[in-house]
Amino acid sequence: MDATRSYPEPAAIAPLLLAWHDVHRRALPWRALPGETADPYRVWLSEVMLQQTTVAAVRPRFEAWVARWPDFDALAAADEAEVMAAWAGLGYYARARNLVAAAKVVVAEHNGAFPPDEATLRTLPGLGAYTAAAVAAIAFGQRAVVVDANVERVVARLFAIRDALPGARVAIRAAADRVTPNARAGDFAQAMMDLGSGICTPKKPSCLLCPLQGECRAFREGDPDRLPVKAAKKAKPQRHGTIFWLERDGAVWLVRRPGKGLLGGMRALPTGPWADAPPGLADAPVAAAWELRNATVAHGFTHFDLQLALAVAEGEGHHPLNGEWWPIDDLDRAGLPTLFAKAAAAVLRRDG
DNA sequence: AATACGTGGTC
DNA sequence: TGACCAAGTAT
Repeated sequence: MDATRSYPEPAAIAPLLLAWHDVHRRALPWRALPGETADPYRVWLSEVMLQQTTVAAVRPRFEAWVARWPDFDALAAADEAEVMAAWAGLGYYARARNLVAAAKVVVAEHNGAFPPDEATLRTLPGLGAYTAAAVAAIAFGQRAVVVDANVERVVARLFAIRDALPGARVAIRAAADRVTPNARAGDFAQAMMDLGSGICTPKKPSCLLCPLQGECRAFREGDPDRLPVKAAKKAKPQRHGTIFWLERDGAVWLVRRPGKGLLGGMRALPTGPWADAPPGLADAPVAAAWELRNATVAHGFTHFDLQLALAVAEGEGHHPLNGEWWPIDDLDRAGLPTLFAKAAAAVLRRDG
């Protein structure tokens, strides 16, 4: 250790990281080859898909999506119900709604191409601080301070920022700004994220393989795995509901959820509002000879856990006001969110 | 600022 | 095996 200088030395970070990136960069479907220009549409789509979602989950969905809607024009003209069905299982469904909305703005107001500056990108629906910066850097080579959870972790360790998140975000962002280079902005952003996901991991970071080890203050202080400090989590409440499975001639009645809120805009099985206690057959969508199954389905959301009862009835003579009869053999194509797919699978297994 | 918003992978 | 966590955004 050299006591005559500060750790880390901000100007030293980018050269070390970019040299590492040139050797260890991951090949991913949305990334340009070295020296080639990334397609802004693909960069944007991948960034949105990757919000709070793992690379492993995104990879096959990304390929299918670009095969179906390869550019802004195609997505702006897409059938919204098909788009929502294509997103089923990825979660945070506002992302899919905002993708279409943003594509329409791009076509209508930006001549069918992304504006190349961070500030204008930030005005598009679904592009927040992170995504606008990431697209500006990766697709357009603009210097932008790209801060996601990986960068937060890397920077918190590099500078030994010990304040807890989310309060530490101001200091982390300022530190990230100080290490961000003017050149190769996109490579730098992706290198930080690759480092965070592969080396500077939340648990058991591989400091011996890290190109920034010699600059890392938390490594010097011996506890990189303790950073960043996070606020304690709140307990999740337990809620209850009933799924209503109305069947007729090999088809099941599906509805579409309201455009906003939980699972907004998605096809679904009918259900009443979630309650603090099992609601039983209250809130049934139609009067029918409902039978409550013994089995229940458990599903965890980000902010509450849900326990679902299953009610089944024959749909002869019933014509619910909204929705559609969907062939049970073809249920995989309905684009049901995971919660409803689990419930459907339980009903079809004849659990209980 | 705090909360709503999903899901699947990992250990 | 139940936490923990992930390339966040909107309000």
